Amino acid sequence: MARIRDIAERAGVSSTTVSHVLNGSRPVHPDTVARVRQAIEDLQYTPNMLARSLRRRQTNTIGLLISDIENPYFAEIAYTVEKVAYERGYNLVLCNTDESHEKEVRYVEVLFAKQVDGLILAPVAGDHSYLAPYLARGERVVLANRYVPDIVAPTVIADDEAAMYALAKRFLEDGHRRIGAILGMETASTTLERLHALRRALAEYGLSLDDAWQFRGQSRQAGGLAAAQAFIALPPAQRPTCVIAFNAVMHDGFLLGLADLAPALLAEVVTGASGSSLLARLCPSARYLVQAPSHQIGRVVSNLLLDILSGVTAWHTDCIVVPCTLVDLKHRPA
Amino acid sequence: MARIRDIAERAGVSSTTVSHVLNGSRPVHPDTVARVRQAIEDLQYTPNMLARSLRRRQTNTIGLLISDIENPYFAEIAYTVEKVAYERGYNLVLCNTDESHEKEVRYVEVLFAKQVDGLILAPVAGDHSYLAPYLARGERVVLANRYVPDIVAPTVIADDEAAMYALAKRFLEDGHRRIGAILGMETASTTLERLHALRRALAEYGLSLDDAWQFRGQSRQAGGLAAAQAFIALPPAQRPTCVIAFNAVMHDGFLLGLADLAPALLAEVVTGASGSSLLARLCPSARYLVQAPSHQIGRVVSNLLLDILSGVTAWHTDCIVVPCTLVDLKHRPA
DNA sequence: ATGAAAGCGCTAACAT
DNA sequence: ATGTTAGCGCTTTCAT
Repeated sequence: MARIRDIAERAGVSSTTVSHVLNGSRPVHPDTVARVRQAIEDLQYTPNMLARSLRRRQTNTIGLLISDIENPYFAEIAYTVEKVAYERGYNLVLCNTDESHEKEVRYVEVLFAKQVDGLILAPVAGDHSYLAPYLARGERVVLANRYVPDIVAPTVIADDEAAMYALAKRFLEDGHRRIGAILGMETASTTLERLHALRRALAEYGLSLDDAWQFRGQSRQAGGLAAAQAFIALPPAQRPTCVIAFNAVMHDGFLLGLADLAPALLAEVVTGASGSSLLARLCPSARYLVQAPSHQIGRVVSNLLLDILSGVTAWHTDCIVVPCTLVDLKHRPA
Repeated sequence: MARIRDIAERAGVSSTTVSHVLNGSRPVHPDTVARVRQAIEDLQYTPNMLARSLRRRQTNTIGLLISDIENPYFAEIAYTVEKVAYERGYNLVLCNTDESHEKEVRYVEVLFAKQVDGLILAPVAGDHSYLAPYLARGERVVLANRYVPDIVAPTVIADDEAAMYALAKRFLEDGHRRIGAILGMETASTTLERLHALRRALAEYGLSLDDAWQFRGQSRQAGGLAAAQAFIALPPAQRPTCVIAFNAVMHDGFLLGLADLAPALLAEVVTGASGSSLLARLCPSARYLVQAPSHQIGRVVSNLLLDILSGVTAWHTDCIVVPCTLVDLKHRPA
């Protein structure tokens, strides 16, 4: 592989000049430029970005940590982040944390060891104080998707609270009085907020959330399946008339479980969920969808990080909230 | 940020020794090791992988180029590749080529400039001779998903040909004689192979593929929508009784279009498609699915690359073919 | 068991 | 307009 020095020799100039031609970082005589370009052409020179990054202390690479790229919600975030990064001259290291705290910690360490310029982190549930030393030494981390109380970094989240409130309100207006809920991980801020919103809406109607109507489990399809079993196990007269799933994957699992174990109930129970529209389409019987603004979150969070890196935006610890959309799936074309 | 030299000073040894402690690359006196570890602890030392990589000429980073991470098929490949990479100590740079040849070329250049150890490339349609110089200078590239005739590199693809043949055969056995096809990009090897398979199956029944039953368009949802319009525009008596979409995204578009423009036809026309099972679930009326082995492809292709990088496997130019599965969606539980 | 020193390929003061 | 030189932080021969 040709080095800058090889180009310099061939063009009869110093490495400095070649470097400046490469970067346009100072005026160079046109004839010299031509000779250097020719040499670059001849030797098929490609700059070694590793050396450049070591020297410049900048890699033009950012990390993205999400729990599961197979979840359309995260795939949509990753798509947008990659797109913005590309447009702004950055590369993206993709890290699947798999909802494992250990993996997240390990990845953050590796990424900063590799000198990424910054990180977009959709945090898993659990303690995040391990991030403090990184922030203290000036590393750039922006949080997405979940608010983390034990750390101060800029955050971009969806307005789950408002959306869940609107969904519960809608069910109440539709005449439902027995609202069930499929909860995700109870340590996640999103779960708690949604639960709070649900209770708030119920309270306005003088109702409270029945314990038997709270289905708890993992935030995965299996959690939804378990909820379906618990639902069916209830005496018919005591079942909720509608069910809200706190995420679309569990919602999918719930309806799959119902279809499998008690298909007749599918037509009876009305459901709503939060997630990407692709996932909602998997569930033809779903009535409402709280559409998560995945693309907006991806766009906002990546621009935020890159703006901070470029100095356009000062470091801050604001929490940016992007609204969700409550979609009535039965009032849309096809 | 603490450097190796800082550790060396604090521990009263040379940088050499610290390096060897870090890498276990030669015996070091236990007491010395202890002092070094203590210093590392005290100073919160993290190695600079950039410097290490520059020196070792190895980054433990690979690139993955796919056309669209939002397509569940590619998301599944990315998931597996990332998982394998993580387990084997590599990081993954995710690149969305967006089916743009220009973007692909640009990405390959950037990735090798950043000194990735190797590349997994799901090539877009078009000429790939631009890869030759990279291969000539010893860069590692493995191809996924599509066979590229104009380049010699190890390749992992699905057995589309056989799967499409089996699907066509099944339709014929089911009694269908008028089979329509929704084609993707006609320059892609996958499209041509599938077309060939379809013709082969038809020929066995003394049939040929009617021109009016070939719907051509982009390999996206819009292509499927266009196919739906063309389908409806045919005189009812001249419509195919079943339709094969060459990928699941077009298949989805086709059924969406039908549902929108002529819902009654949905029940009439039988469809089959190739793609991920998630996408198939979007189309409840679909009959057959050629399930693409995305996870296997991801696993095989990433292990292949990493085996080549580690010297376990010698460089070769074999084409590894992974079988698809023909799934009868009506004979499965729920 | 340990260290000195060269160098990976590039950039950027500081000259001239 | 161009060149000299000193690193960026690490690894690794070659010595001792």
